[in-house]
Amino acid sequence: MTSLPKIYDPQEIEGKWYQFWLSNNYFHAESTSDKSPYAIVIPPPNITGSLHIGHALDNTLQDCLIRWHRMKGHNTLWMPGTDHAGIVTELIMEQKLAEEGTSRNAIGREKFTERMWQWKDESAGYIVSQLQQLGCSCDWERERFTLDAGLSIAVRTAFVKLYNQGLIYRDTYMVNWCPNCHTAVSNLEVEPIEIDGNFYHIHYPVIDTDITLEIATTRPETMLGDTAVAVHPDDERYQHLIGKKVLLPLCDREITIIADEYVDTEFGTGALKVTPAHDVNDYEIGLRHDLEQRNIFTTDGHMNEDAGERYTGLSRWDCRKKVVEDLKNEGYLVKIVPHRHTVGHHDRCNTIVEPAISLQWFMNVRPLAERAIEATKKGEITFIPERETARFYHWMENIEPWPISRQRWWGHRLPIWYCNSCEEVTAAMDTPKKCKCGSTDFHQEEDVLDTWFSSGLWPFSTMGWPEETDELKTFYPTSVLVSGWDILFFWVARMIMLGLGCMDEVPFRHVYLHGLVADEKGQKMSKSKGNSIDPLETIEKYGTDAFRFALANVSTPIPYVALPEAQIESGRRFANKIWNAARFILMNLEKHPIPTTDTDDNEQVPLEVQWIQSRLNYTIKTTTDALENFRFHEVAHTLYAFLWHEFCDWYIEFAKQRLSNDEPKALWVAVDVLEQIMRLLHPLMPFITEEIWQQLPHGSQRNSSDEKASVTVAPWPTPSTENPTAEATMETLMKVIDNIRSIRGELNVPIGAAVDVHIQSPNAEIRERLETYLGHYLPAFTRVESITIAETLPKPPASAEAVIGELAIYIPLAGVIDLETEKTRLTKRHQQTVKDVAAAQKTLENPNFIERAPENVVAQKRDLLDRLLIEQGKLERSLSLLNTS
RNA sequence: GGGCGGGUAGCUCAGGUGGCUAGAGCGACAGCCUUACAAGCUGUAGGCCACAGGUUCAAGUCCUGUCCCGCCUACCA
Repeated sequence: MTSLPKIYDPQEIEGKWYQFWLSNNYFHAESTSDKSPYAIVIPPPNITGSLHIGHALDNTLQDCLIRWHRMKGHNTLWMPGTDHAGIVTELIMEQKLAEEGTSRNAIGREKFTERMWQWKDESAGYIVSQLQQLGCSCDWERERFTLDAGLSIAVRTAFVKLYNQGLIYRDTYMVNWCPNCHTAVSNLEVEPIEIDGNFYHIHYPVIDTDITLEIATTRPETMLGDTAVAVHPDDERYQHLIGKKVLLPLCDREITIIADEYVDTEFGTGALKVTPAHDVNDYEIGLRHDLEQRNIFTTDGHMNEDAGERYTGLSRWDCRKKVVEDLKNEGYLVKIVPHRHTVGHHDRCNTIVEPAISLQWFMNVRPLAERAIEATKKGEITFIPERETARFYHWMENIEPWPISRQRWWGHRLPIWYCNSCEEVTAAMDTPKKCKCGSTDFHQEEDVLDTWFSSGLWPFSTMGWPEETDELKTFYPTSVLVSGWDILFFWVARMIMLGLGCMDEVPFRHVYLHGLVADEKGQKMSKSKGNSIDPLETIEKYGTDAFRFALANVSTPIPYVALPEAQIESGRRFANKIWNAARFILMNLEKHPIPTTDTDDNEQVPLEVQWIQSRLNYTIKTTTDALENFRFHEVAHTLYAFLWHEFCDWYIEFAKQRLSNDEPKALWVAVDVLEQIMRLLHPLMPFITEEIWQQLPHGSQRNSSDEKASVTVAPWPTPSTENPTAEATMETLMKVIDNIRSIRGELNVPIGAAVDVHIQSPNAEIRERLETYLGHYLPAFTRVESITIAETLPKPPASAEAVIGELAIYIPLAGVIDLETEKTRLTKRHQQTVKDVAAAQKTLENPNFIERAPENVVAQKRDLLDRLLIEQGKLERSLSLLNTS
């Protein structure tokens, strides 16, 4: 007897098989191959620590696609790696340093970078081990890191190329400044968050008059940097004041009242204080009117000397308090009105960003964005789900210059050199030898590039670009990119633009954007909310396959998918079900081994075998189709339903009966079907399928030795023809069995009691089928004493009845049957039938329906009505019999 | 302010191009340790498909409007 444990224990086998796959090199892709290529580059996880639930989903789906294509015989590459993730990683390191009582400035750039590399080495290894626990079949020999030497060359090459094309330039402009991180950030990195603030109404006295101009602001402290007040040129209230000056309270400065169309007369007081150095709109107004840009902040969000002596050194928030207090004391404050408004926060540290004028490096992405739009319109890239295409276009069409320099240390330093003797700026791969002016003295730009710049090159930098490598020739453009929709702009869009800019070709053919994992309340899971599921804990508790199955199972194409714990439990139960189906088959196989020589195949193939093979074909077709369309939930659902509710619930029960009749062929068919299911399930549940695959017999005539070695490299099943006749016949048989069970259940027939079954049917073919098979099948499902099948049959006294079209089932239950219960049961059935009849009649009585609906639809409806009418008549007769007895 | 997604069983969700009597998982209730599985088996209950119109022979599905929920975007101080 095989000593398979009754309960599937994932811990026992997962590590073993992963090592087995690695040692057989199954995950390795060839640089050149006759096979058609299939490639995915992993969205490189940040080296900030552990994988979260989003990674688990993202990588499960990728692995699913990768394993599927590997089985389809493609030269399959899953390129793994990690991202240096500039600002976040630095922030965490700074925290560590603070705990050690030091800081990045104290230890200096060189030491700091050293520490970062140390951390990277530990962290990347940890991430790899987690991906491996998830079962990810990446080509680990090719693992990359965005700061690798090779990728650094790619970054410099791309930068220099784009610089020489004039797309990268240096400029002074207003950017989002994070006073906490001391760096400029792009618009995407700024999260607008609604906060409860105030509208501060302030009097600005108009010079040489006794009137005052009332302005309203949410940021009173910025008045210290005001260099004008603006009103709308058509605003009758203020027209006469245009050109006059006001005295800026607290500052002892005079500023001019200007007219600008930007001002909204309806909003606030219709008079707008203008702070060109600290507000984007004011900046634009300032340029139009040639206003002074008066900077009053330090880079860390404090007030500088230009804010005035009494405020210098205060934080932004302390200064606001003091300004308001002073305004009040000096009689300038009119009122404070609560006002809810959105304020930009840096998404990495949650600090309120400060619009600031700053000298930065920018990339003019518009030309590349236009190419990206064009390429997408031509169908070179498709987005799944399709709605993402619109989001993509909208963003691309309204794209703004991308500030790419960051005042940080961890990342790619811009390959820009400044001559120390003249003004010359050079972009080059390395330090220039000699400047135009003859000097050999240069210094490199201190800033590093936005992390997303190097991530944007990922699909080709990982394959050795700018070298013309075999990998690039074979795998670029890659097949699909899998990611969450939340980084469509951050990353996906930039990869497309940079791919076009550097490779002249899009980086991937399909973009599959899956949903984000949410809890039961629809809240996105995140560590900070405390509602996240830890992948490793989950794997430990439920097993990887159960977890992966659950993730796929909830992956419907909606923006937020809920992953209740019950789903993962369901996955575990499913794994256990698979395990036990295999266990049953393997245990019985010891008693009935598959003969080495082919047995005589002339005999008739039993109905249940025709049926399960037909259903298997349907399953293969549906699963393949679902995978082709990235419908992972359908993959999961299809396989679950087939294995559990067709194979286990019915076929194995049939097979048990066959076995007890000493007909082992049914078991051997079960082996074949199970083997096919293992293939179909493998992309989703790699471990359990491998474990079972290894235990299943693979007779010499069944598979080649390669395929036998591992399900990882077994061919993906191809569907043959379906068998609708067998399916229809089996359906009738199953209905008969269901109805018998239902009668027994509803009338509380004791489990042990064997019953006589009388079946009456005018259809000779059905009778023949029932006679052939029911005797075989029925005992597998219920205790039965005798089966009588006839064309006409009187209803036995005190019997329960079920009606399936023109077929009737009677079960005599004298002594057991409670007439009232039976009456209730039949009445309920009758009522339902009457309702259905009425609905069908209504449709058929409509002449337009007969006229305009397709023939087959009309025919179907007629059949339905006929069947229902027969059932109704039978039920009515039985009910009247019950009433008179 | 614009745009997108969602509202179907107690809960989480399926229901490509309209057409079998609207489904699944979980949960609930009742009964079973039937020698693969109690992480199991069997049976039962539970739905005005958000609301109001419209198109159509036919609407959960398409159109219009309304109401909720969520999200993405936007320079109203």
